[in-house]
Amino acid sequence: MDGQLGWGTLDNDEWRKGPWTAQEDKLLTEHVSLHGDGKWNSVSKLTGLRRNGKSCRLRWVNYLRPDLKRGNITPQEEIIIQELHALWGNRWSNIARSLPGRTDNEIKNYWRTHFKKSKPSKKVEKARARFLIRQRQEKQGQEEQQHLHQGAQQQQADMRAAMKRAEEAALAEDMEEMTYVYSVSCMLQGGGFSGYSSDGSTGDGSWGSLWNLGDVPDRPSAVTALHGERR
DNA sequence: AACCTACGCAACCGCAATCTA
DNA sequence: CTAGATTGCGGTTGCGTAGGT
Repeated sequence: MDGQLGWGTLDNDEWRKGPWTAQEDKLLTEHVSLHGDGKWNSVSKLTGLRRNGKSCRLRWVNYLRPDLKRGNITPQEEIIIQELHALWGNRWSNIARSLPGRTDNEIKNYWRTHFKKSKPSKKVEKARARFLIRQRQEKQGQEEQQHLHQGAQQQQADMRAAMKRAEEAALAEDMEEMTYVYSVSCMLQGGGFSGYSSDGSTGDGSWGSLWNLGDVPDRPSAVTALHGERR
């Protein structure tokens, strides 16, 4: 990777490379708290940190950011990763935007270690199967707890309303993108997810249920996730 | 106990997109 | 408008470590 440079050394431009020290982390964190993120190339000038802008940005985004979620990828997050990867392919930054607290690097690494070996068709089928199993389990749980069921219905209604608002905003913003989103939505409602709404749990077959899986944090809407900027 | 292998993670690189003078 | 600088993204690599033999 670094050729003969190895880790923790200086390259020809006198930039430090390799693992970050606690001291460097502290300098970068202080810099960002004072000046905000961005302007990464000015970090070395202002802090004396011998790291180039790219290295600083990467360290902040992937490790130092305060809103990062530590710990293992949850089964819910795993499902979302699989579904979104089936839709978008290796658009890691897009997928990461749909998983608050997770970085594109983290998701990329997770994908490589967990799913890379399986064939695409199999992995999508697997994701669907798990999703449907979970749907069924959730429905059973809801039948046992009627009051919770009502709450979930309300939540889904809220989600649909939020999605509608987001759709309208997105439409005004970017018609082309919305066409794409709509086609994806149709795909999922139709052949793509044959059992998606078969039990009536999501009457409109929307993305709402996907974001309703337990501890998945609130999202503005699934459309927001789908509407992530494309390069 | 020593060695091997696979996995998880952090960090680098090259390239493309975007910004700015 | 354009060229150079900066930022962001995806692919890849290397290290540390846990688990198996």
